Amino acid sequence: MEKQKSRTQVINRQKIIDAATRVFAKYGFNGTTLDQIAIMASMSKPNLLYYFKTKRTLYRTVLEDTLNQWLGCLKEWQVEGSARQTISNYIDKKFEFSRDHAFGSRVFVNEILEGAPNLKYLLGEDLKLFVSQNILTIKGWIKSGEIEPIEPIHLIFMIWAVTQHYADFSTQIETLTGKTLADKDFYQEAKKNITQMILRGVLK
Amino acid sequence: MEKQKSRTQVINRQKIIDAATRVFAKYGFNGTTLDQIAIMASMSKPNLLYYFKTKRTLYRTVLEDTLNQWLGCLKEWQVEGSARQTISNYIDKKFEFSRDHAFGSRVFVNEILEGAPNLKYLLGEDLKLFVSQNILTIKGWIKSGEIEPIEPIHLIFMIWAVTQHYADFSTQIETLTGKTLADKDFYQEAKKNITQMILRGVLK
DNA sequence: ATAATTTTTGACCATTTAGTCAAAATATAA
DNA sequence: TTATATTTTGACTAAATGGTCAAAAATTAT
Repeated sequence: MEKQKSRTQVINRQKIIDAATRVFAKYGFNGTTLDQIAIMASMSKPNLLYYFKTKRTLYRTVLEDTLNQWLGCLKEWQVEGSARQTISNYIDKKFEFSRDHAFGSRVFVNEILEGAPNLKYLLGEDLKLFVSQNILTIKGWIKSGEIEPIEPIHLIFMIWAVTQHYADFSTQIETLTGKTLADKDFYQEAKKNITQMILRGVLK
Repeated sequence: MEKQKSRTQVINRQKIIDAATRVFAKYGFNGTTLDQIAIMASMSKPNLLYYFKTKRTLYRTVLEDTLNQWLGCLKEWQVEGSARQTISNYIDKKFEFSRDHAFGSRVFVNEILEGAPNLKYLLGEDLKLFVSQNILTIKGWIKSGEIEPIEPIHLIFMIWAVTQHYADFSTQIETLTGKTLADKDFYQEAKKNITQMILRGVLK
């Protein structure tokens, strides 16, 4: 039986999670200090620990929240209409999501780089299921002759790779192009170009 | 005037750099401890500090080494023959490189996630030059009608994104596919599929 | 062999960090 | 208003961490 959370509880927990997401995104679990998070959440460290008993608990919460948001986005994606429409729509959604959840995306990258010690079991279940369903869909398109006979998993990886690249490497992209992710025009152009290349790459 | 380095110096410095690359790749600068590196390099911490005065010095050395290797790989890539040949050859080289230098690649990712505080000036010079040269080459292909009129920078980003994805996310890939980067067949297949999709995506 | 030099390390220090705790401040209920 | 429960924090602790140092061990030169 979970204890009912007061208004303050809900607000402050969220404030902490938001702050923690930003700091963990930059420095990973080991590289992040509770002081950094506390400062970013505008509260004292003991107060932070009043809401989350340990650094690990907080980190796990951040990870789960992030993964759930991501899976939510993926599940929202419905196979509707042609391969062209579906893939185009998926890239679009993933691009928007990566921009709006860039910090979560980076927490995720950090976790993967560390060998995904807190995530392996989650990856192995929900995500695996999602991927195998997608593979079936893509195989269907290949059979019906809608797209080229590529190995589906690599199409999926390619889409993930590119969309995440724009979220995770924004520093590099900014240095090289002078453009920010917040630059609507640049981001739209990126999305358009990538979508065009991927669609041409697989459609028959 | 640099002091001439003894045989022991050269060997041990390299041993430390190799160990440090692995640990920094996993945990980033802040998340890595000198003890971890010392243990991985099979020596005591004071001994490690005898070769590199501070953690930062060691980290900078690792970063520079990595970046130079990467730039070396990029520069090795010559524009020769058709767009198809050149792009195909580039993807191939980048794939091989990403696999053989996966740890360096991840150190790089960590640095970028932290906002590239030690790297910004380097990125802004060598890499920027390289990119602008490549953009010219690609624009040439567009003018001559060899490839579709895409914005060159996004083609470059796409190639980087995908090749690095296989190096950086190997944990995720292993969980989802059961295949390792070391699995020659799997890697070859990945390379073949990605190359095919990208080439089809841009060639006229 | 022995003197000079380089390499290695145990013991140590100052600082940082995750986490505790009792008490103060604040909000809520009576 | 007063009693009760919740929230907040200053002061603290134990462990970890980057770095020092003097002396020991090993290597090199004479």
